[in-house]
Amino acid sequence: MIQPDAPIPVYLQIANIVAGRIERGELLPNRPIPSETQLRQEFGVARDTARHAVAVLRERGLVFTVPQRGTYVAEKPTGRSMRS
Amino acid sequence: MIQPDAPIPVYLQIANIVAGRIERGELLPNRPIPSETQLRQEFGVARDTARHAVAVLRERGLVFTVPQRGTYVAEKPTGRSMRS
DNA sequence: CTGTATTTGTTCGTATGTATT
DNA sequence: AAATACATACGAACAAATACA
Repeated sequence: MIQPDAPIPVYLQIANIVAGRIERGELLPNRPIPSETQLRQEFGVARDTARHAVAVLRERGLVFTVPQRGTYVAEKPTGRSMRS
Repeated sequence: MIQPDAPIPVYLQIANIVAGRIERGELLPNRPIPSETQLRQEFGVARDTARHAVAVLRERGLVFTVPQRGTYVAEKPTGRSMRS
């Protein structure tokens, strides 16, 4: 699933995979996404890389993190004002 | 006793020290090894490092952990069937 | 029965060092 | 030099189960 030697960095690959799960509704709003440890185990990467992936999702506004609690799926940006 | 800047990681140094105590019979089967807190105090390390050391001992089959109870010295692998 | 302390389990935050590309 | 990735190590917070006074 993950291509270590890839043209696109591992942390981005993971971020995209998780983003896909969110978009498909496999991960629901205000529900936790896999912890850093779980991401490490699932994708066989270092914590650093898992964290980086989560950071990307946060920057995209897809998730929010509660320190010492976990990272959760953000509420969907309500469809308002798509055009100007 | 512990060499922080060492060629061999602190968690391994601690694991080896405790392993030595087990092998020398200073820690007996089905008796608890020092708790994470005690390891932290004795070696002046973070809980993370103490836990990592215990995890190594567990992987080596030297100890087993009972959640919310402690970690105990494993029974010696009975000497039977050493040869074929 | 009721707290309090102990112990392991789990989470995220942060920093450093190393190696590779 | 910069980005990526891994390993190590410390910190902080909370949960849950157990043990005990």
